[in-house]
Amino acid sequence: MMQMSNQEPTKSENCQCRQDLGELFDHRFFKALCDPGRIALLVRLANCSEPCSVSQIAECCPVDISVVSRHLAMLRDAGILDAQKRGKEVYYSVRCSELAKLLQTMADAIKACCPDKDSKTKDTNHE
Amino acid sequence: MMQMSNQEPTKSENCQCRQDLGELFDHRFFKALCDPGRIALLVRLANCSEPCSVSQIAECCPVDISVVSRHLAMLRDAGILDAQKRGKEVYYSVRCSELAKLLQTMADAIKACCPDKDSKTKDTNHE
DNA sequence: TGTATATTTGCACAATGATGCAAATGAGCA
DNA sequence: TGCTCATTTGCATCATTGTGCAAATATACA
Repeated sequence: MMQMSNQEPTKSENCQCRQDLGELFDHRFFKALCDPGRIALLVRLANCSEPCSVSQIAECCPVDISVVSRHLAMLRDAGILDAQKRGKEVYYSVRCSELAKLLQTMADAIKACCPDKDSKTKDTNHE
Repeated sequence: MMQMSNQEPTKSENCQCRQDLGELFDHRFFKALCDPGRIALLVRLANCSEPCSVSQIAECCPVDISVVSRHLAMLRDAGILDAQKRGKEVYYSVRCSELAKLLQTMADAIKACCPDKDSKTKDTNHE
C-alpha cells in the first residue's frame, strides 16, 4: 500500500476533497501507527541516520525481539519502513520521502476542504 | 489532544527530527483513524460543506446510530472533529485547519529526517 | 407536565490485536 | 556438514476494541 498515485487535484469544484479522500486516508496506514510501540520504532528509526538491524532496534525496547520484528514488518507492509537484508541481518529504515509525501498530500487534501479559506489557499479560484 | 504547540524547528542540528517526533506522532491520533468506519465518517464530513448532525451522518452508515455516535465522539476527543450542540442535535464538522496543520507538521518533521535531501529542503543549511 | 425526538451510555458478546515463549527458517563460518 | 547467530513464525493467552440492543439523558414542544 501507500502508493502515491500522483494525481493532481482536479479543481473542477472549489472543493477538491470530494474525489479521493477515502482512498487517500487508508485505515491500514493509521492502523500501522496506532500502537505506541510502533510509533516508538518509527521515531527511533527516524532519529537514526542509517538503517538499523532488528537486534539494534530491539536493544532499547522493553518487549521481546519477536514483537519488535513483527511490529517492524507491519510498518514495512504499510509502506512506512523499508527493509533490506544484508547477510543474516535485516536493516530497517524510514521511507522518508514517501511518508512525507503521503502526509503532505493528506494535509493538502484536508486544507482544500476548509470551508473558510483562512489557511492561505495556494490556488485561489476567485469568483 | 492535538495541541499544535507551535514550536519552530530548532535546526541546531542538520537533523531536525531528534526533538519531538515522539510527541508529534501521537498514537491516539492514529488510533482514532485506524478504523475504516471512522475514516468513512471523516471523509463524509470533509465532503460536507456544513456541519452535520449525528442522525444525518448515520443515514448513510450501515451500523447502528449508537456506533456512529461513539465514533464521532472518538474523533472529537482526538481533536479531529468539532461538535456543537444546537437544540437536541449535535452537529459535527472537521477541524480542517487544525488537522491540516498537524499533518503538515508531521510531513515537515519527516522531511527533515530524510538522509538524502532530495525532497527540496526549504531550509538549506548549506555547509 | 407529558410526549416525542436526538444523542449518549451501560452492558454483553464477538472479533481483533498485542505479547512472550518456543520452534523454525535463513545465512555465515569453521 | 555442523554450529552459531539473526530473524521470523506458530501458538496460546490476555487485553482491547467494535458492535447492537436497551435504557438513560437532554431538549423542544404541545
